[in-house]
Amino acid sequence: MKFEAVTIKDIAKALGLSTSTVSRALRDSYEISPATKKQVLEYAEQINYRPNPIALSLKEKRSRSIGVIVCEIANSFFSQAINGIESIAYDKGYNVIISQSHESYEREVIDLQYLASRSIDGLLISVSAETEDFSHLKNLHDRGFPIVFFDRVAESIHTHKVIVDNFKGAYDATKHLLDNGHQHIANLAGSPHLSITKERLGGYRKALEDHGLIYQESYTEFCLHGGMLYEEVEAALDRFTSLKQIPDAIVASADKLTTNCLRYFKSKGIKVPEEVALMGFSNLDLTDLLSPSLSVVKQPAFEMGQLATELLLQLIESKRPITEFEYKVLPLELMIRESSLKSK
Amino acid sequence: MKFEAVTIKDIAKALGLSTSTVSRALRDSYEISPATKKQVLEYAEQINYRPNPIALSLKEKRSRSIGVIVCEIANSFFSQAINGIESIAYDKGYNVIISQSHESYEREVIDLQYLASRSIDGLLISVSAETEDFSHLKNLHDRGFPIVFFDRVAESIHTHKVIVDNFKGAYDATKHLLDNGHQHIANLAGSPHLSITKERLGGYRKALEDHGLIYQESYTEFCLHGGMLYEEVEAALDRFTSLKQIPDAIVASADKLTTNCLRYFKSKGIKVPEEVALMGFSNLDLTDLLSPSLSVVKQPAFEMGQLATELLLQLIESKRPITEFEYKVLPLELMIRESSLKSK
DNA sequence: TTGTATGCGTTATCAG
DNA sequence: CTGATAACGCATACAA
Repeated sequence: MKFEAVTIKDIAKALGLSTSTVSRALRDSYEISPATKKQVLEYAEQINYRPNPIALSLKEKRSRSIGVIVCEIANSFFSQAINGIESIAYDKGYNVIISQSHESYEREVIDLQYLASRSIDGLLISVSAETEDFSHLKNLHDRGFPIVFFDRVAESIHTHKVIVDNFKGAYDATKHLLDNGHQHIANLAGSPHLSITKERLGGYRKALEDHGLIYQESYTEFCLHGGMLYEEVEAALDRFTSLKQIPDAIVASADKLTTNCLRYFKSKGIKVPEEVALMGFSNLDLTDLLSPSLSVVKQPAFEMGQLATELLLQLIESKRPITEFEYKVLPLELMIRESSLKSK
Repeated sequence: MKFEAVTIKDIAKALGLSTSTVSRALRDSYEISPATKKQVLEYAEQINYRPNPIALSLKEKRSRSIGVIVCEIANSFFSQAINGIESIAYDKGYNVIISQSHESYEREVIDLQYLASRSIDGLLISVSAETEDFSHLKNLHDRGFPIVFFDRVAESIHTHKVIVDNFKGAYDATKHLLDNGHQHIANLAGSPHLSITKERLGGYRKALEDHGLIYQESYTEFCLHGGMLYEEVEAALDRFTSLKQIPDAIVASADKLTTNCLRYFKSKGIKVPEEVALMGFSNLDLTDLLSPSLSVVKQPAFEMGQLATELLLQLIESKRPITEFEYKVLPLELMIRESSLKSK
């Protein structure tokens, strides 16, 4: 037995009507007699008729679904963002199709092709850590395809963007460490290609300079995979600990960097925050369990997802071309926990 | 400027050919002259032609996409499972559409309707904690719609199912605690409606009985939301600690139950494992950080996702009806860490 | 108030 | 080798 769906034709045949009459009755058109309407509606209900969304898509040249490309869904920040995306999309009757780039440029391009060949009406994307060349997105955008960036953006593409105030987040985190007397603060950074990495690096650097310290390159280590691989974090921290002046504090500027940093210190028997202070970006709701005294910078992931989706749907459904693109910068939350710093 | 895609018609017009010729040339049909073929292919490449998957879907009566319904994607087990699902789907050229039930029966029914109205070719589902009535799934299945259950299954529906050996997992976890001298082992259980809860409860009970202990109802507490709400875990543990004989060990039978259990003990200042031993089901790759001495039961989430997807695609693509349904039971891994138990 | 014809993009079936 | 036509399910302009 094969799954066969009921169509308007089936209803028309059964009731001795034309398909157009049935179609109109189902859409509650004013030009159909109440009697016919009732008859059609009841029969449709009875045989559990559902309109075929694919046929509708073909006709209306829209699929009522949006694509999402993120690096990983098994990442608390992105899964929270996706929750936000879904909440809005669901309300407005849109489907969400999620693709993962796994931080690979090549995979991102493939995902994009896959999605963009007209089965989606618009795209939400947070680019992969590897992506330096944005022409795949630029092409699409130039042809009028609605794209909204969130979190990791392509500066060169002129469209809606939603980010958090990465500069301020890193600035505040660094300042917090400085205010507590740390003088040798290292920056464990993500992929150097990413907008967020540059912004966070900027905030870190500015905080140092505002405090009268000079920025040293050897105190910043980049992780090309954003900390996804423990090995890259390990290598970076090994380099920090081999410096003449070992850092007494670290700013870890991404979720995985923070947790892998903790893992490193645990494996080396280095106590946080007694021996080294740590402030990390993290959206895990477990940070208090991980290390009760760990302070973190928390991103409004859910809200970012919601906002980005609202902007995208606006783009999709707007009749007139949009001339002004939003560049929303959301504030992020510094969650300071007591005793997160070694006592001086 | 509105996004307008190129179609076969555009190619045909530009080249002075018929659409059928173009279509055949693109599909590399043997009945097209090499010259025409070359011309079409080159032009298609040049204007970046992509076939419209929606038109194909309408024609072929299949969307090449599968639906997935899980409670939450912001849950390590499910996000790992989805990774497994995607890896297979991607290989076979299928799209994955994910919906979340948020553990709500009502939402599950809505999601299902939304997905099933012929925009997906098959469904992978892990039912919500609230779901007791499976008629929404049964109806669909009876009409020949391909469904595969994973993790949380509906026993009453005869189709492929992929689960882990929950009975053995709970048995082994309980036995481990017993072998280490614990006599008063409580069971922090998930929703009583779920298959996994019943299976795990069975394993827990059997281990006690094999060890000559009797199962006591007061030592098992159910959490209707599977531990998603801290309050329910708190209430359950409050009840345990108010018993005459306070448990000296706990088996937590789900991810969120385990972490919320740890959170409870931390807030109460109760030391794990010194004051109370804990063994939990958990797929977090951070459990070693959460509590270095915490032993956990780890589920092969990725593999479950893969296997379930393979079975589903087989179901979708099989020409003949399948008479024998697989009921795969995967082994799970007990990750014992030293000093995870209080010394006797 | 209802029916007929057309088109959305594609492929399969028939003709030439 | 290539072209015209029908069909997938639906909505709608046009007829009646």
